[in-house]
Amino acid sequence: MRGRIVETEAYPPGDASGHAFRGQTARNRSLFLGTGFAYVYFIYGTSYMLNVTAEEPGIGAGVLLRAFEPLEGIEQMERYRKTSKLLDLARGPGRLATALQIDQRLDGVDLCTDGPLWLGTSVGNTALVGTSVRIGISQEVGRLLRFFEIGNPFISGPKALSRK
DNA sequence: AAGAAGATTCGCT
DNA sequence: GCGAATCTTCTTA
Repeated sequence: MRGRIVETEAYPPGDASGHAFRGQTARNRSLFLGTGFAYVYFIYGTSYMLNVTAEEPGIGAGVLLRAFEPLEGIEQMERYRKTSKLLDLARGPGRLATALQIDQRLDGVDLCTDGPLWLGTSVGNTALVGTSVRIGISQEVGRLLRFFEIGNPFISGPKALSRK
């Protein structure tokens, strides 16, 4: 399966809304591995979330992947998601993880080498990138750390947050 | 040991 | 738009 990442949120060092804020624990240890690893966790009893770690080893920080534009393996994603609506396959962080069948087994995987999950290079023409506040958090609410491709239909969240 | 909150989704109105 | 589902982790006693 393959696709384009079209929406992300940053959780930088020292951010009170980030899982690394209170230091390393059994759950968030992958966040401290260094740049380019997967941090996968389970939340709300229903959803897995995928982050890409984003700092040097020992510093906890990551980027949440919130939406994905499916390009290849769409039939497989439809099976995992139990829907055939293309726009709903990976629109939202929990859906993205479900579509790619991502769970705790992929926690800590190196995304920059060959393996079950990896990051490729940019595909196609990238439109302008907009910013907004992050979705679903209650700390550091005002920071403009959500990023999305303007106009892309595969983006999650309220429409008002995806205009610019 | 118990309780609350959480980087959400789905179904129903 | 609203509330339930569902479970892990951290906080507080």
